[in-house]
Amino acid sequence: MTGSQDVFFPNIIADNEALIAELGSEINFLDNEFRNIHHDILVHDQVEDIETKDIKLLYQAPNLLPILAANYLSIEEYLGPYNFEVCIHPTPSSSSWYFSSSLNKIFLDVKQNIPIDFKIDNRPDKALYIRSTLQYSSQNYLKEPICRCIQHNFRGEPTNKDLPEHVWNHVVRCGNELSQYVGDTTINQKLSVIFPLGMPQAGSESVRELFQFVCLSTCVGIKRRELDLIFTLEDEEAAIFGRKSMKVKVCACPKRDMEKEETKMMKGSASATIPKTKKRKIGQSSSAGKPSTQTANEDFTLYNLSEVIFLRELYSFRDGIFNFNMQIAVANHDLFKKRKTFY
Amino acid sequence: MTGSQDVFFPNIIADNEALIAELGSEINFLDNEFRNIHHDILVHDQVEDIETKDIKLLYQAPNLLPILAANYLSIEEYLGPYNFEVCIHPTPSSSSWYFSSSLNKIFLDVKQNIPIDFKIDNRPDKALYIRSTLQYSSQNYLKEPICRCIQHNFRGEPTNKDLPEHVWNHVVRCGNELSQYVGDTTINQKLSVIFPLGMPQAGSESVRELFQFVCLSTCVGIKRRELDLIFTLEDEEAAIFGRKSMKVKVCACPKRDMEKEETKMMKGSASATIPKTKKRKIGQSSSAGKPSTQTANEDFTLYNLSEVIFLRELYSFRDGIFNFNMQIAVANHDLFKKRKTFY
DNA sequence: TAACAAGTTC
DNA sequence: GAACTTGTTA
Ligand SMILES: [Zn+2]
Ligand SMILES: [Zn+2]
Repeated sequence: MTGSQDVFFPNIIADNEALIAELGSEINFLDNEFRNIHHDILVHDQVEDIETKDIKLLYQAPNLLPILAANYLSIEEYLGPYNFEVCIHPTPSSSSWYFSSSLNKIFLDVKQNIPIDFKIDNRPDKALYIRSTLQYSSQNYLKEPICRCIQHNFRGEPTNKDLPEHVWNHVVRCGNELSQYVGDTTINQKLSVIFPLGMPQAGSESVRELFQFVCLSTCVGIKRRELDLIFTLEDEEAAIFGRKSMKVKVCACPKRDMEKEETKMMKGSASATIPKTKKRKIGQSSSAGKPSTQTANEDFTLYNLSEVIFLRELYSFRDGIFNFNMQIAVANHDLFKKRKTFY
Repeated sequence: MTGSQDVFFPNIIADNEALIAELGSEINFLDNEFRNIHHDILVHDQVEDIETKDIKLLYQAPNLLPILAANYLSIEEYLGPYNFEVCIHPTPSSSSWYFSSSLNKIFLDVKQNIPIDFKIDNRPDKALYIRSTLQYSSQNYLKEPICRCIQHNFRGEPTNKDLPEHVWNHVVRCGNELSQYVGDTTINQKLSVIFPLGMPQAGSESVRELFQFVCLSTCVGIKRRELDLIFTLEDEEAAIFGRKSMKVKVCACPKRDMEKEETKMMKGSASATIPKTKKRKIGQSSSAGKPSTQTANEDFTLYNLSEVIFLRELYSFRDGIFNFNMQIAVANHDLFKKRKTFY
């Protein structure tokens, strides 16, 4: 269960042609046409190791699922009534993902399967869902939807092969077959992927799902900005019953970059003017360096950190899942004034 | 005359609406629409230091100018009957371009004005033009047209502001007001910019033109591949009367990169198994390190190197100057199989 | 201009 | 995985 790349994902509601037809404006048409033309003149010979298949799924009315419309998401830990826990599987020796508990940050390779475990206690009768959303860490970009960069956002992109267009724009993908990709960046909604929380398999306490991140943190869309990955446990009304977040960096050398960041933080705090005595148990920081042998239970405790806050955030609904993929928000910030690569 | 950034360029035949209308297919329409939509949802606040203005020029029938359709261009030096010479102005102390004579390579900053001097003797009565074309150095990509990357190839791109769409796709721009941007990548033609060779100003032997390169060598289009910049002296029939080429790298730190490449070449040749005694006058290699004080004449001698070859290459003509900008040729090569950034 | 950051190559 | 390349930051 390391990082097997043979999972087909993401899997999409395939029956959304009707929806698209409804919403299908000229923009939709042009978008389609453009992509097709673009694709026709592209030569794509790079076969990705990710197999994406056109899996037909039962149709789930989008309004039965919570859809995000809030301006920004809390990143506060919230165990909630069901003791919601998220666990990153301990990193094997050589891996495409590394979690640093001292940084509360996951470093991962682009386009690779990342297994993440979810666990709740006292499961209620009603269906629960887990939403995964990316959000910029900086206050400056908090409200800016995160979507895929323009280079990765067209039909010819191998990772978009056989996928509905509304998925192309999503940076985070989930391998769960019932995943729905929601959010419309044209009306400033954030994108997120939602899947129903299944039952753990026999003998297991948690449910494992595979995730992929299909843009680098350095891509033209994200532009090296820091990211938070936020998992929320929700019901069909989009009420939130749990939350867990961590920082994310999607990069080419996750191990190197994690070690570098940890070293930097360690040094920075050690040589700081005021020796902050905060939560810096740097000794056991990276669960990566040496393949950890701690049990899954021990791993879970990593996340039972913060105080319990009970804020019921009720998101407004939206009944369309199609979104026009081409939006790119270029941040109005000095940071990007000097850059040569981004616009 | 260092690298003044206040030149308006490129200047374009503004009267090409008729042409575009003729050629304007659905593709054209979609292309336009897409770009506009794209632009509308983009927020562009990055004001470039390049001022591009909508300068109206007299219309020149495209078929009066030579248009490239050959598969690939020779990079052989050719002085020709008019003793065609090209001179890179000696680099000032701190500059955005550096020419290495030992490498025959110019290192330059993106989106900066690069002055290049052109000189001929025995000027004939007929009009002469200079064509500037980029071509991949590697045999593997020799026939692949070089165009701008997808990130830089849309209306919202600041460098495309107020410019006709057929120019967006060009990596090389010329400040000459009579410049024409030709070539259609959809039919596998290379892009080039052509300007009529003017008369030297009083007291000068050469004509100076400013050039800009508006994609980095590392952009998603060029993908770090080595480039040749080829200047050809041509008449209205596209017959070639002179040629000069040099390697080009468009990068963020031209000085650093030049010095690094020169050092590398020096070491490589010094420690090589067979100490090649080729043309490696490394002592005076970089005209950059210390601001050279050699005269313009001395500079010209740099380029009078190779044997004279008299190959009259007559290119076929094309009468349209509009091209659909969206073509990107992704090279079918192992080199790109492992990369994370490019498709 | 030097040090850093992060994708690529070997 | 180390070394290199190359855009970014200070
Ligand atoms: Zn991307
Ligand atoms: Zn570019």
